[in-house]
Amino acid sequence: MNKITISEMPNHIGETVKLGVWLANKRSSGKIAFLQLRDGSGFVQGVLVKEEVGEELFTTAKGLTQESSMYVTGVVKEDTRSSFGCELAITGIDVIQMAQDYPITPKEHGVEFLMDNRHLWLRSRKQHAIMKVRNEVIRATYEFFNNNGFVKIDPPILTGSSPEGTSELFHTKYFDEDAFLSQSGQLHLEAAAMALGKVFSFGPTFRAEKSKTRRHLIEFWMMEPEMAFVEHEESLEVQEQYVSFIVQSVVKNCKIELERLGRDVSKLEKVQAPFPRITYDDAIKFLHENGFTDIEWGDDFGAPHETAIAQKYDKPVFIVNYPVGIKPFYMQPHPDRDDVVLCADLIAPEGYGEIIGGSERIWDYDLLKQRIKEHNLDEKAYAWYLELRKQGSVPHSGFGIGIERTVAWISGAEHVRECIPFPRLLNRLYP
RNA sequence: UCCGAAGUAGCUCAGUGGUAGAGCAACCGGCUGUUAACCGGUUGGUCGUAGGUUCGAAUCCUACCUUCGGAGCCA
Repeated sequence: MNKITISEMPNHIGETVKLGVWLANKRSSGKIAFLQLRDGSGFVQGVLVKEEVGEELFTTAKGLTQESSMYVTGVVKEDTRSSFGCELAITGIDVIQMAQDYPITPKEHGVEFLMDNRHLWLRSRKQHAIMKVRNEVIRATYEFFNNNGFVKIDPPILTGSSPEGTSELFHTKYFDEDAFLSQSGQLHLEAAAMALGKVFSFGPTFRAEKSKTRRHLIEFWMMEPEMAFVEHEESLEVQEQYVSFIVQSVVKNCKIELERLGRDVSKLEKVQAPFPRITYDDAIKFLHENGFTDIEWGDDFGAPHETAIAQKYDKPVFIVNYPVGIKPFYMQPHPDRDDVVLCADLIAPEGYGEIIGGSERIWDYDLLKQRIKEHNLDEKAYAWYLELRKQGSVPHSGFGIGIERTVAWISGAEHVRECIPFPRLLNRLYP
């Protein structure tokens, strides 16, 4: 007998098969029982009619508790009454373990309770779908960069200095030295780009900020490309092509998941390069024309400002050339004016906020040295970074994309905490 | 850190000074190609913690704890 997964069932119509499953839910009566089964690859309904399967098996089925594990055997039947297209006419059940008092019932629950039970919550249909979307974003990311001549580089997670001095870092000991958990691999990636041309990283990032919003995690995953001989505008083109690629990959490969999430796919289908660009100057002008009096040239945008700008478009929008004063030390000044830098934030539609931050990097030794001084950074810690500008320095650009924010946008999730398997939040390190 | 909201059964909530409630879950029974199934019954409580007011407090007051939403900061 074939041991298969639920996702393989449509290819085995009419066959007798064996599946390892959990019981997601059940409905039963004196005559017929419906078992909602899941195995990780999908969800399917198993059916037992008492007259056909006999008293003993029927009683076993009725006695199963939510999330009990078992091997089931049965005949795969095409059935249009099931949204999956087929069902399993069960002929045998071999219980592995009976679950007891599974806490997450089919009714509604609060966030705190669900987060305390995150290790079980992941089994639910919605969470399962979001994790599949996340996986597709990651898979498509590797495909895109591998197809475009990038080399995957893993920057260190334990570091001795910070790329952006302002943000708070997680502190730890490194034997007798101080060390910090990485909040960006960018500086090391710049070194790698000088060795390998085009590189990208994909890994965890840590921010000890006391942020408490639906867009923030303490530990999150970031993907950071860094490209030698690539100038700002060229970097924007890579960004829009990459984002279009991952969104269309999800649309193509996660149809069942997007439907289960109730996502409006037509909005995702519109996400095709090129994306609109608006300068910081024009964005400020636009905000002033639309009644925002709480922001002036030189201020950074708040969440309401970003949302207002994003609402003008049905695609993600680049806001380019921010004032030098609100951006990190390493960004290349605009060639025609010294008050703005060659950078861009990519704002996702539908109020999901900033998903990418990127820039062209300063490649001139003297200017970078001056900026390090201006920002009161420890010149010793940045000596190796500065030396890159002495040993065959070239124009180069890069960006960073927050995976959970991207997944939240694509899947339509309310909160980034549902877009990572085990979120680390303010006051949450369990489970 | 600041602003706002909330803590009552395993879960989701109602109860604004006078005997602690409902739905779901669990358990028992009934019934149906069911699909957050439905119907009847049973079990289930230190009302976040500490103190105060009162004949009497889940309810009013004070402090603290925890959580949620938002702001700032960022991806």
